[in-house]
Amino acid sequence: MQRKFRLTRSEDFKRVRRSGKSYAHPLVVLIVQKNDQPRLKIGIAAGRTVGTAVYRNRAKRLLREAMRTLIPSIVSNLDLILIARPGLASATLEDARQALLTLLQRAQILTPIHE
RNA sequence: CAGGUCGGUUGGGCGAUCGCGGUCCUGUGUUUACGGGAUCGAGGAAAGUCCGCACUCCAUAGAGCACGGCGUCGGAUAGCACCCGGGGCGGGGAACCCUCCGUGAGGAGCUAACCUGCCGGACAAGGGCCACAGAAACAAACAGCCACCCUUACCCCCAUCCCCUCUUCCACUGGGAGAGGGGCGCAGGGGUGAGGGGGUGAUGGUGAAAAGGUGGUGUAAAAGACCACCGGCAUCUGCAGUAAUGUGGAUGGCCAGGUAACCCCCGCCGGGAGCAAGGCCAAGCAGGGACGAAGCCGUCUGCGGACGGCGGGAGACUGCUCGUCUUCAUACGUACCCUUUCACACGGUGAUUGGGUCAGUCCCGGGUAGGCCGCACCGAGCGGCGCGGCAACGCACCGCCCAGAGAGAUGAUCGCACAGUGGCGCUUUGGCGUCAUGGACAGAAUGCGGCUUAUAAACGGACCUGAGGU
RNA sequence: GGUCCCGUGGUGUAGCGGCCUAACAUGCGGCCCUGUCAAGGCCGAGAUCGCGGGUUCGAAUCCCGUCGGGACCG
Repeated sequence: MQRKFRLTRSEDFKRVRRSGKSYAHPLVVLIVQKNDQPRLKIGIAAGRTVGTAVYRNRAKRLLREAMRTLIPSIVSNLDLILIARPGLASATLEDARQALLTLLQRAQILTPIHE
């Protein structure tokens, strides 16, 4: 997942987390917020409850890799935040992809072709 | 060969596909953006933050106080408390041998290499504390022992005196002398006890610790009071060593507890904060400053106003004028802000004095967020090799430029070999085959040095002990 | 990046280097009380003082290291 899809500004994180709509899964939490600009921005977070730095990094890598293949099938003009949960560090890539897929379907932000 | 100890290196390999980040070159494109190529892309601990620096800002005449840290010697270093090499005192440390215990299996001790803790001052700066036990916890007292002196009590001996008996003499109711026995018992002598003065210094025991230990001399009783040996200390001194120190010699007196990881004293070191340090920047805001006006006419009108012209204010363009352009305009009040004085129903109200503000333009201008730099590095740099040194480390030569940062890039899948683990089969018990499983601890964020902690496995060394062979 | 605090029965806390073989409350178990429960009374169990070293005659306490948890500042 390239940097241009990344949500970076601290201000944006606060805005999305405050007023976005969240969907939970045992492995990951998704927060969705509409954006004015016609592009997709995704932020990824892993708190201290996930584990040490090694496990936090692994969780974020899994989320990025799983999200990379899903980006073309997501509606634009959205800001997303993915928050890792403790079980994610020991999960496989396929687990993460399935978790994201169910969350995106529940949030109904997949493009109609992929529905 | 067996056992033990120590430190070193690596810390998963190769290939394919998909994917991520930095730098450089480059293509399309007005920028954003979309590509292509090359190259680089976590660690020995990146961790903990226990120390020491670099660097930056702030503060700063000099010195001191307070506070904190350190404290054997020498070395290394930019610097360091934990680095290197030594010294002293302790603790640990396998097997064999040896010693002890045990009927025995065995256990304990001794011990090599080695590991490890501590290191100024408690013999004079001072204070505090040392539970329980004990007479007493540091300075004397109490109990105890004792020649001597004083007082006193008792016992023994006993002069003299008194009584009785016997012998003998005389001048004979008596007297003298002598012997024996008994009684009171002074002075005196001896002994015992008590009290006081004085001497003595650690015993029986207590305790972690009680004023060196053993043996003797000595004494009223004792004690290093004296002697011999041993142990420690101080002073002087020989030798070895840079030194700490070691090892001898002489002399001296036993000066008299522990605790400074209690306060403290001595010596040395330390100004404070930290890359979110700190520097720069576009725009905007808070704030500050300068200049600062004036309306008139026409058209439309839903009568609020809108538009146009002339004139006016501020600014820009310019060296100046002209000119052009941008922009603003009437709200001046019983308004608002500050202020002086006075009154009252006094956190306020009213009156009053003086000053300022009002449209707009221009200039100065923060802090935070944002962007750029710091910051990806020619450096206490990395890798070789050589020399010096026991080593830490230093020097010389050659080669290299080697991650970066931002909400934070190293991942995923597959295959092949390599160890490891487990199952099954074969087997000469060493291994072979096959199938599964499966790769430690852990992720840079300004950089560096040391320390500490976590760590599967592999490789290769050094030293010591024992046994056997040559 | 920096600073600080806390680890003691199941839980929450006390605890001058020696009365610590560790106290209090609550919880737990047993008995009494009551027709029964609660409350109350009596008795009892329950602690390697996070871990490892050291100083000291003696450590929960002092020092060092380490592990875990937490708070704060920019």
